[in-house]
Amino acid sequence: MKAYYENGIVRLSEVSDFDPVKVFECGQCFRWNADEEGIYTGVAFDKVLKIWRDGDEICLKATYEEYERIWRNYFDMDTDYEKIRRLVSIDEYMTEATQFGAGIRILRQNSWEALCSFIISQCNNIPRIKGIVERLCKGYGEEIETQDGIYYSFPDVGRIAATSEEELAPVRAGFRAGYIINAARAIDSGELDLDSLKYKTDEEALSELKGIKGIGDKVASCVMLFGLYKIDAFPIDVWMKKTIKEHYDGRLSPCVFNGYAGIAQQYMFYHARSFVGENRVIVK
DNA sequence: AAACAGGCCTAAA
DNA sequence: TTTAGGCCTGTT
Repeated sequence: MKAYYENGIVRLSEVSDFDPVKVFECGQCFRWNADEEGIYTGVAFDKVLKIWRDGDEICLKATYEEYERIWRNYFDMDTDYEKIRRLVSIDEYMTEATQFGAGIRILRQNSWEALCSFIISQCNNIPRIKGIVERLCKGYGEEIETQDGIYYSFPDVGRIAATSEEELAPVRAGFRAGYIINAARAIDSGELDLDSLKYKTDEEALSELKGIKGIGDKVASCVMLFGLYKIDAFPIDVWMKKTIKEHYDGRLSPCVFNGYAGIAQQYMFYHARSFVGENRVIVK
């Protein structure tokens, strides 16, 4: 891959495995949206970015310094997904799923944002999850001014820890509001040190996360995979259950993916959600 | 109208 | 250890 800067745009050429549509629509994040021309705008780490595909190149509206400081890491540019696809293609089905999902990358998202977002995701659909997250950011995040309007950063833990369920009502998070505030307070008080979990084993991280009321197996696994870049974490939701039943007779040990179970899961999930029966469905 | 949605918690077998 | 019912809210 090569990266070069030109007229306010960082261009990545000769990139393998980077399809913005798949990266943003594969279910790992909730703050990226495309316009009519396929240009995605999103906010991460207090920065607004526009990103799109131009022929064989990926274009980021950012300075080269910002690319090096934030986006190179955020988009996991130093990981070889071609190699990982090969490693997790353990059978015919996985070969198909990885081919279909080629272009997916696991974003290295902020751990608190991931935790909060996946608490919100429980028993919810994507449009509504996105709506709740945006209202949360608008109500409690910091303004970020850009040429085409005002965006909002994801709120600090402390700001959410200091609010109440009543005050949070306009966000319309429903029964998840209590969980969000409770988690924020646990982190803010130091009871749960999210970033220290990066250096702990998957078992320890999982059990510490599950110690927080409102976080079960599925949300904890998502936090590990998407917020702590623990790429062996294996979230199982209804879609994954269905696929495992269909292709592995209901039983599948994550071990078969040799440390890459989380990424394997993402290919399976994306494939499962894109097809229902024989029919290709629109995923939005 | 009633069921359901990318879980979790609690109570009860 | 597994299972049922309830939970906010919005959409079909």
